[in-house]
Amino acid sequence: MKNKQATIKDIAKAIGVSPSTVSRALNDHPAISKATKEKIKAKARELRYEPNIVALSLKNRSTKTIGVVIPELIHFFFSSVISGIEEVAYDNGYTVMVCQSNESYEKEVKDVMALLSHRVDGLLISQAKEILNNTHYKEIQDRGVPLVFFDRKPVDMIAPSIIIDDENAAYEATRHLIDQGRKSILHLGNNLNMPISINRVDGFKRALKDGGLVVDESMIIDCPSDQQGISYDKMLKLLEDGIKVDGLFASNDLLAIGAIKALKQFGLSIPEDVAVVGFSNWKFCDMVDPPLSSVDQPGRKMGRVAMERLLKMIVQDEEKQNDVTILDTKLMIRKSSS
Amino acid sequence: MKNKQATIKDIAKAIGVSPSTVSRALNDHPAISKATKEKIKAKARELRYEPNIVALSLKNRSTKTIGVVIPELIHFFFSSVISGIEEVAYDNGYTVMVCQSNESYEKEVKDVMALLSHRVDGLLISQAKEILNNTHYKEIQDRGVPLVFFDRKPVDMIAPSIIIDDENAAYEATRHLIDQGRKSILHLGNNLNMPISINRVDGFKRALKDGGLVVDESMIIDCPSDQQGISYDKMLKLLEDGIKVDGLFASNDLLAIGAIKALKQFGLSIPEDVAVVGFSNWKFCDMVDPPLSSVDQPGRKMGRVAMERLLKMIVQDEEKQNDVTILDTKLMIRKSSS
DNA sequence: TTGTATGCGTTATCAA
DNA sequence: TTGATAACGCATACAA
Repeated sequence: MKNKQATIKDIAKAIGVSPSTVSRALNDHPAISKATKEKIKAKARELRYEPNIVALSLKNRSTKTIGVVIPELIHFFFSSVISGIEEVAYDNGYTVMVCQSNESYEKEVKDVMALLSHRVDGLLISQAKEILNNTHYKEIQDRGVPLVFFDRKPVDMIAPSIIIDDENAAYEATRHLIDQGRKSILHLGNNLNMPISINRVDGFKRALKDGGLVVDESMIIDCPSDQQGISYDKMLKLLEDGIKVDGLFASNDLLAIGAIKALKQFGLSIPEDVAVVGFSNWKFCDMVDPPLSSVDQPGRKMGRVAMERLLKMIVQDEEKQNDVTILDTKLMIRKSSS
Repeated sequence: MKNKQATIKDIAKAIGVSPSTVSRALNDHPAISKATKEKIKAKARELRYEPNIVALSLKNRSTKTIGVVIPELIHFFFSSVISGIEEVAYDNGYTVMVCQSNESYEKEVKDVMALLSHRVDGLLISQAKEILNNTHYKEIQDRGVPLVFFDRKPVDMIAPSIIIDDENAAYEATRHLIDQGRKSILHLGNNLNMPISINRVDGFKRALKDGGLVVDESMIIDCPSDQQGISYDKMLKLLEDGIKVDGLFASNDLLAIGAIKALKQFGLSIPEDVAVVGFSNWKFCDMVDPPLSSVDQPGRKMGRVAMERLLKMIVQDEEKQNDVTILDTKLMIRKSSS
């Protein structure tokens, strides 16, 4: 089972013409007689010739491939982003190499170096939770490879980024709870040392202040992972400790659902006793009981916009920019909070 | 912002030595003096040299890249599979190119051709729902490129495949419902013209027969898409039409959850009035209310095994095989059915 | 209108 | 121990 992919030479030999003629014919070069062009194209079809992109890449110094590094693919949000990226990439003749950092700094660095070795034409990165430094990002830029961040961006890098306004999204979600008359609002955050988490906490606090409520740090809980019902456990513990709560803003939908389970188990009803808002608007939000209010995070769009921004950098060969594109979120109000 | 990636020539020039010497030094060739080797390696680090995999690929006729074609990335199951693939690929020095067919035959063909052009060392494919013919698969094999199918495999192709026993999984799920005393069991299938769906229907029917129940074709409902609460609508319609049902086996978790919503809305309780089992065991299964019984489908493992099988084909350069690896599913029994 | 030579970055082969 | 050369597949400047 050896590799038998036809090359331009095979066609040339088969017809008795030079490889360059074949190349020109296949690329519809004007200075080629119709007769030979036809003959060559026919033979190409016959031999099922497909251009070798590896050779083309070497010649053109462009692989028509872009590299993506994301924390974890199995998160609905990130797989939506990838879908968006792939869509735009495909429409523009690019293919996508996906790597997962698994939230590890070390893996992220290795992924970046591997993608650079593969000579991707550009990189799209969403930073891992574990952040040590930015040297690998600088490395990308030093090599003149276009780089765009999405969703999670490092604080001190000059590079375009596509994000949502986490502070504002959290503000609106919290504000909504306050508007429902809630006064003891809990926030379940996901890894509070991440910039986006910090922004969400900030928005949460600002809403409380604007609503005339006191900020109580003990009402801000860190759920470092969103696996295995951690929010369920934490919520249950809080309830057993006698916490008073009538509103809950969770940093992602899974955390919200875990907490709701604990609340119900404790005999509380949603939304009567506790109004709940999640984050990401997974598609099961309107299928759970009660349907979960959530901040819609436009994953697919983020992917599309990020890829488009990257393409612009690739074709325009522009100088380092620091523009930030902020995508709209939308609070989807469902029964869990109204 | 031009591409400034150092090459072997840059190092050679900087030190005043030939490119081949640099190549040998970097590859720890024995016949190279320690002195020059050190000098070259130092300079390589200084210039942040990274081998150009494109050039290597052309030379070695191997890209160390494998192509994956899946129906849709945003499905939890498929993103799990990709994770597994990526894991094994990474451990073996491979990178992964992911394409989505979006369940379209035409797109699948284009993806395959694009990946062949990229000269991937092998392909992992899960077939789109829309199936017209197998010529593009044959094409892959004709070119001598290793090919492995996972989850969804075409019926008449000689190629290794990694699948689950859909018939048996459905049998067990249905059998479990029967064991709970259920007698009017509904099956919500997802695209009943797909081979895996047919297998699940077969398992469903076999369980009914084994349990002494009559197979009623009107109790087998096709939900061609799992988006937008289609199962909710269909279930509601059935209930309004006065269907009698005390058990439900759904072909995926989202269908199950949509149906549960309709059942509840109709005043029925789960599992008292209707016992429900889903398929895939998404991580929110034990977070919904009531926790949803489901057939656990080992996505990550499927990805790992498929990639391992493909690697074996790549390195061993073996003849066309037709082996089938069947991964174990496990019925996760939760409150929704017991 | 077509052929020849060259180079993209790397390594294997042969020569020195 | 090191250097020159050729080759991987393709496109293109230059020659014919």
